[in-house]
Amino acid sequence: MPEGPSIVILRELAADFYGKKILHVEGNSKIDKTRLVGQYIKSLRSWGKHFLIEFSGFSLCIHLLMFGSYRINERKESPPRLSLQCSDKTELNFYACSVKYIEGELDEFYDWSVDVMSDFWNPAATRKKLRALPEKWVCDALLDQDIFAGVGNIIKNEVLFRIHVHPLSTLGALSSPKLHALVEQARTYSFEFLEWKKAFVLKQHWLAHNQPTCPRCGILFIRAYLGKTHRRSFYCEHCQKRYLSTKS
DNA sequence: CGTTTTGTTTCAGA
DNA sequence: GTCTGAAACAAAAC
Repeated sequence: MPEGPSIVILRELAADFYGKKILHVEGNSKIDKTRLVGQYIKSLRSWGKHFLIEFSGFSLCIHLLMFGSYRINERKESPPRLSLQCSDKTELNFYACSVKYIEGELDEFYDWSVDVMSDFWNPAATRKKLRALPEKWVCDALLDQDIFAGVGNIIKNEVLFRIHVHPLSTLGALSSPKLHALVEQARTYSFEFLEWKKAFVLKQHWLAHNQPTCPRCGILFIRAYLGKTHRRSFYCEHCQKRYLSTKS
């Protein structure tokens, strides 16, 4: 479930827990669970792939990693990492995820302008960060959570295909319009991902990710583990141009 | 049924 | 210090 739009769906599904009191806590997480008992949920938020449950003076940060899952008012067979049980038999259950406390105010801890799904997302600041890293590969930049919080491997592959850019292009070699398109599509595609995911039609809209051939020219996609991140990339050698700076 | 992977942290070693 | 790569985690889809 893990890219940013999927966490937005979780946040929306869990919105009813706003204001609820935690009555009982279970789970195999090593965090201090007694601390949560009696606390009221002040807000349910997200930043990139982080799902945040805010209490008075501290918050829970839940990251589903690669294989994490959740159930709301239902349980899986496997033991929960964390189960937050409220009144009227409502509960939030999380499995195979990372659970941490964040001390203090979330607004102090997070820069919301980095989150591609946020109302406070800031494309100009994003472009400025990209311009400061001319040697960075574009495939790594998209996966960098300090630049594009919430973007994951699927969004990476789809955005690069849409803007016709090879994953091993360097940021410094991209023209201003290409850099604009990169930043703009990171957000636009993420919101389309959100709508398609909600409608259970996400996979059928993939043009590059997990696809055998380029829908634009018909040749086989190259499939390789690229960048410092060594994440799976699908790209078309014909349609996606590799931009490299001329000085090297 | 074995392989693969929507992700991140940690740690050893250079 | 700082960078890199591998391991660890863990589960369902294909």
